[in-house]
Amino acid sequence: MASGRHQGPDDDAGPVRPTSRDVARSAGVSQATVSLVLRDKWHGRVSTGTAEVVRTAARELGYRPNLAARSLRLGRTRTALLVVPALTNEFFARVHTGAARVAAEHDFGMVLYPSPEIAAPAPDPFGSARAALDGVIASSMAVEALATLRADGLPLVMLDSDPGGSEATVNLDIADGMRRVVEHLVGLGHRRLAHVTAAVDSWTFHARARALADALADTPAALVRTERAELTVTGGLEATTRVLSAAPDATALVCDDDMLAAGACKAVRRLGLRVPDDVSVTGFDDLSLATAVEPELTTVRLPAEEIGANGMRALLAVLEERAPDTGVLPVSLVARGSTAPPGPAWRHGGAR
Amino acid sequence: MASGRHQGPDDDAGPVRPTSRDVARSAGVSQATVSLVLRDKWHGRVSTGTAEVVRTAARELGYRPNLAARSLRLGRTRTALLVVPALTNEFFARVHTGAARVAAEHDFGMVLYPSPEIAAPAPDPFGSARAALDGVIASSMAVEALATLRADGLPLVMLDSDPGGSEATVNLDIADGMRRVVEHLVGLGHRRLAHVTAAVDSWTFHARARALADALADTPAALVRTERAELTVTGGLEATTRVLSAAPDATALVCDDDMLAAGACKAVRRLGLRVPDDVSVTGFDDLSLATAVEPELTTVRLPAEEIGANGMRALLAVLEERAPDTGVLPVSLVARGSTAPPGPAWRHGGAR
DNA sequence: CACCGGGGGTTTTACGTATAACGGTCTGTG
DNA sequence: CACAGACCGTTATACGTAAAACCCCCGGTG
Repeated sequence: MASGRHQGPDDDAGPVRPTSRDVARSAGVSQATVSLVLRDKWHGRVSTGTAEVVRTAARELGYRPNLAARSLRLGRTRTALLVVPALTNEFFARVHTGAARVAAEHDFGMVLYPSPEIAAPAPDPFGSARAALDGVIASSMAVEALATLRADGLPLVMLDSDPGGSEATVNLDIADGMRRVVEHLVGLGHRRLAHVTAAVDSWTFHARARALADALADTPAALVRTERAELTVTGGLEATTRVLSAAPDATALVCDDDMLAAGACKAVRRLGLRVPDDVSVTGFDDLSLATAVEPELTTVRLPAEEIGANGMRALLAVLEERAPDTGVLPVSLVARGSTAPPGPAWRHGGAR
Repeated sequence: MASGRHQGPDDDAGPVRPTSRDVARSAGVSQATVSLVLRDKWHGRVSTGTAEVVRTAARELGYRPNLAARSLRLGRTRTALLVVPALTNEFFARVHTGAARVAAEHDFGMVLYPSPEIAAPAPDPFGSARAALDGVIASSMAVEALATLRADGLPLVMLDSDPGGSEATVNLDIADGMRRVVEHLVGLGHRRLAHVTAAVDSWTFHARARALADALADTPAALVRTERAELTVTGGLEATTRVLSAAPDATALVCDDDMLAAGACKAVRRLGLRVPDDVSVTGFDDLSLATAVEPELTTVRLPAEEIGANGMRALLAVLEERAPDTGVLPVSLVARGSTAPPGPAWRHGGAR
């Protein structure tokens, strides 16, 4: 005997969950039959009548399969890990939303690791969760932390970055976005741009810097200054203050992110100048913040939910040994009030 | 014979995970001993030397316990469900951060359900995840969706709301926050306030409305208008436009959320007025948005991470049959540029 | 009439872990 | 010297599911 149950004198009022065996007993069949019927694998092996009896019994008992037992049996957990820097960044919250939606559609679970602790890689950054995963979706981040996951043989899908060795990557057309920003500003007449870049060691920000340089190469405009900023509004404010003191002749500020752009606008005004009349400002990501500030930000809209959704789809494909769809997602420019032609002072070539 | 493995000709290069039995073989002991040693339950039952041998073997093989098997054995999953409206709302992203941190500290997993689908309750809102949970933490939301969880006997901790019947609640001192807002505004000289409330059927917003009314009762000021707004910047803008056309004599707008407040500021300016010179505006939550807009928002700072953390702590307490700590978390007023004494036009009692 | 095939199930086993129950081998003691 | 405990383990079992292997009965066929 010696039941494995740990409870003393029936201390919990909670109703004991029915098992497939309970359903079997109630339906007058064997447990195996219940398993077959409830997973729709019974065609030609169980009569229609019996199947119906089983389904009814399951419904009446409120049966739900025990996922732990199923996972143990199958060796798969139907759970994916999503690794993103921080959900308080709206972009990643939206990535999560997209991934979660697709996961739910496929009856997949999702565990989330916001990664402050990953920046300082612990011996085992992902704790015990590692053992219960089928795959990983990660945005650009500390690669060595991912190595411990890879060592477990977990399939990995990278979002908007490519450290090499991942099963699939889902990318945003960052280069195109930056090109559109440059075209927009140059088209308005700007010739001296400054770049406020995020001081985050992340693939996407490197890509933005490279794309900005590349895009400018074909134009009459030039990059007169670059400053690194902490990825917050305040960081943008401080970096922009440095930019405008080092390069007061810049007429447009290209910011790597909307938060930085919001900070840039504040800095500009603090110096007694106006946006966009004296200095134009562009953002990136099209966060809700972009339309909360005034003037509203000209920015690049990134399909955040879609990259999350596509990442999850790609992971599911890999797990089912299908070819993942690793297309590059298009982005678009959203022109709003923070950009305008350079101010009159500049039209006459004068100094401010 | 007849292995349960589903693989044909060894189709996966993935290294097979070592089990506790592999560790046992390698260490020259039984599987039971491995289990005892690795969970630190061996004192007085296994010699120090053997324990060390086991630990070494486990480390060398890279052993990690199979969580599915453990869950099956124990009947517990060490996984909690967090139900929040949407992570794109920074407040809930922060709640999540706090809860996730505490969960990680206790080797607990966390699954997340952003709940658009909960608003329209599906037959089984939580999908198959239900079966693999030890408990639930939920913010104020559609109560009938939670009922299906409760039917499974899952412990429930409510955040900043109390539908009754939950094992614990962790609350914010909303009333105190609103009282401070009123004191602040009345202290500045405001007498006619308007309320921009969120059109979301949520405990916290009802609480804010009630608290505003209560706080005003003791003062010479009055509520001249209330408008409901969709919980977005645009929603705040529209509602505020309605407020100011219906009650042009309001000198201060109390908004239920920083996003609404940001929209309110835009609406005020669109009417050719200034914040705070002509109209003061207050927010709620102290999102990062509050310092991104200009003027920066006077708002109520809510300890978002802490309520998440305390919620998780309370759930863990309930699961361990300890008494949960269900204190009310204090909030604070952050006075910034969006509030000031009423403009000169009002000081002389004139109409604008 | 012996035999086959197949429809409609059942029996059995394995997944990896935790733990109750059991069992040897010493050492010291009455 | 027999025997009680410590001490240090081992053996056996159960958790709930999936699925391979088996089994029985019945109608048709050579």
